[in-house]
Amino acid sequence: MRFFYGDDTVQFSFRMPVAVQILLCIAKFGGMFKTTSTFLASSVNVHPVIIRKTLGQLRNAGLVEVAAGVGGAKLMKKPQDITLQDIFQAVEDDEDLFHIQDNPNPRCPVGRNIKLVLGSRLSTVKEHMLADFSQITLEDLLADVAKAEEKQQ
Amino acid sequence: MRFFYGDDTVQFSFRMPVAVQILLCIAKFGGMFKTTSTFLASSVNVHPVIIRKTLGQLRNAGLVEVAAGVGGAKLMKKPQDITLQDIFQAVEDDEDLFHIQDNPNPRCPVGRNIKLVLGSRLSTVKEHMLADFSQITLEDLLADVAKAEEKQQ
DNA sequence: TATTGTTGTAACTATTGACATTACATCGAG
DNA sequence: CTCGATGTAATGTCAATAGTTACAACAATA
Repeated sequence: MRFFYGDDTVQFSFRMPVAVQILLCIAKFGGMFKTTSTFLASSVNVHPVIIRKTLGQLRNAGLVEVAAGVGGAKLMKKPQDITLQDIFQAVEDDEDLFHIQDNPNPRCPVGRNIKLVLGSRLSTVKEHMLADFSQITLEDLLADVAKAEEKQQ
Repeated sequence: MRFFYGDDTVQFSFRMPVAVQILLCIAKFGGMFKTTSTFLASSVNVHPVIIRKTLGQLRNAGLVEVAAGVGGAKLMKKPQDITLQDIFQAVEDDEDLFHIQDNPNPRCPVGRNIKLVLGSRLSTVKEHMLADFSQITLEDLLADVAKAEEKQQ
């Protein structure tokens, strides 16, 4: 039994940013280099095994293809056809956004219904968030990166 | 250094549902009972100390008043004037919704800019979420609970 | 004023989960 | 068959969570 209370905020979706960076690197460097887990790990600055695991999730979602023996990953869709929603759902278990206490007092009218009432409201909020995600494509992010690069020269 | 990768989803905002339940109980039972931390704890089914801590955050945000010696909490605003956004911001540190890796490779064009690019996109999504929250009031939730109660009789 | 029940916090512990790393079987091209 | 790469399991470390105990401060009231 857990109640998830504490002094620090716990954020959700810790893997999505890593997955985004992986996909951006494949899109940007796929032609120039062999995008192995070691190569990708050096951009994200994490252990290659973490890249492989995330890459496995992206592969299961049909976003990338990974060459088993020879190494290297490539996109299975065009950057404009990969959205943040695709990536989010690839790496996040599809659970509720918020964790509502599991065993409130069933004899309390509030406790008895909190999960139903709040859960329904919050799932609407989550749907909106996913809709936002679906409007952002990998191509958009590639363009953002290119624009940021220009300014740095 | 943490990279937040793993097999389970980590959700954010674990305290908000508890805070919501506390406020609902105060609103609903404030007239009938003395809403002490022990009373509230029996609805949420957590340790009274957890209630007191959350109650302290709600008090700091000006949402409730807690009687120090005598015990019991009461709302400082009308239920229609308390939104989920108020509650969210009372109990959550105002950090980014997503945790983007802290030290990507600065020599990689993607790594160098991922935080800027993705962070800006995601903060927009968070703003939308907060806007959603601001449309949901404690009164709405009280009505939802009352409606759920009816069906149970 | 002493009692009583409550709040506000500060410890402290147990436990969970995240992340890094190692290890190794498997794979595919040369 | 060799070599470099992937896939995945196992393990260790560490931070954060949640629960609990403890106790001082507080306000009503007997």
